[in-house]
Amino acid sequence: MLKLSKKADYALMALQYMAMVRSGETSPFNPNRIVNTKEIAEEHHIPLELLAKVLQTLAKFDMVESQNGPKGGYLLAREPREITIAQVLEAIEGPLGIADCYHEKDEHVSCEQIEHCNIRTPLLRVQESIFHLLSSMSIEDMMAEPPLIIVESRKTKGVQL
Amino acid sequence: MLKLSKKADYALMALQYMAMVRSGETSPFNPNRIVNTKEIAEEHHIPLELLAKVLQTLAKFDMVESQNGPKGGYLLAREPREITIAQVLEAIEGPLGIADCYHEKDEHVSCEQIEHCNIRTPLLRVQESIFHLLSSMSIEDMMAEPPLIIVESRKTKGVQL
DNA sequence: GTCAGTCAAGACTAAAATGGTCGGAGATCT
DNA sequence: AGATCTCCGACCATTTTAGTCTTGACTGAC
Repeated sequence: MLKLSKKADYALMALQYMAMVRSGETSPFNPNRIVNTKEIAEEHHIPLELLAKVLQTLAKFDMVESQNGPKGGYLLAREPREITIAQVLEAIEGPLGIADCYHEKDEHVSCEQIEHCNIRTPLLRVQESIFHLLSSMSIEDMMAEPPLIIVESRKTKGVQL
Repeated sequence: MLKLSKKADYALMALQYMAMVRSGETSPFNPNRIVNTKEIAEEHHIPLELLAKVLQTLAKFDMVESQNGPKGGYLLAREPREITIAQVLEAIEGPLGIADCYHEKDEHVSCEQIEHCNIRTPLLRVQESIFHLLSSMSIEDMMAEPPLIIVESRKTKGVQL
């Protein structure tokens, strides 16, 4: 429940990676270098073609800029600070809302329950809180995190260092 | 995105309704009366059989008590205040987490990306916030809400009164 | 100009989650 | 005991998601 889709995961990973590269964190002598789909896919062990589709979507939403040809690839289109998690999720998965009835395009498909729906108002508050939370975090907030190492000793479960 | 499943919706509606009935809000002379699946389904215009399954699950998680036979039905098993939204969602949809890797049962199915996963820690913070939010709201908080009426005038979209 | 490497776009398949259905087991009342 | 009303749990259909494959267009280097 509440689980992010794989595509959303991949989008966040890719953006975070591009932000790190851009900052010079990964290759100090070459900030702002362009990265291509293959590099990101291999780095994170995710299927190339799927990631490609995700990056395409991000490009369509002006979060990254694409460059064709050899030595081509993608580049962040904005400051990491200006790309919120909420924006990314909406780009990948469409408008986010806890229930459909909060963002109906056409008014005629409204759910049958609506007039007896007793949970609409309280859930709306929940949704607003979550949306606010996701809007307050950006790609920048995902950088410079100490990587979480998992120690796989014999029979202990993953231990967080 | 972040959308609740129908089953989760139905569960919350049913619990809220049962809480209202129990409080005497709907039938002042008969608080604590037992309600059956059919009544809830008709009241909210939701498919009977599906709701039945949802209530079944809630019974398994000790949120409602079931009673068989004629005049049977369901009853809240706890105070509305003691049933949090988080508990309901977890009962219906399994443990909630933004990504799978936060609640692995067996350590061997861990995702391939884990050792290069750069978004794990920040997302964990997001997840904790959401979980806290959902844990802080109970069925009681969903009662006594002024129902949200939708006015369907000719060409205006739904207007909130 | 050719060629290799890159993004763009779509159709297609496979697998999983979700929504919805059915026949039967248990309890109550007459 | 029988009829009836209820919950229970296995079952099927549909939708969504994840992933693959193919084709095409653009760019830069040789």
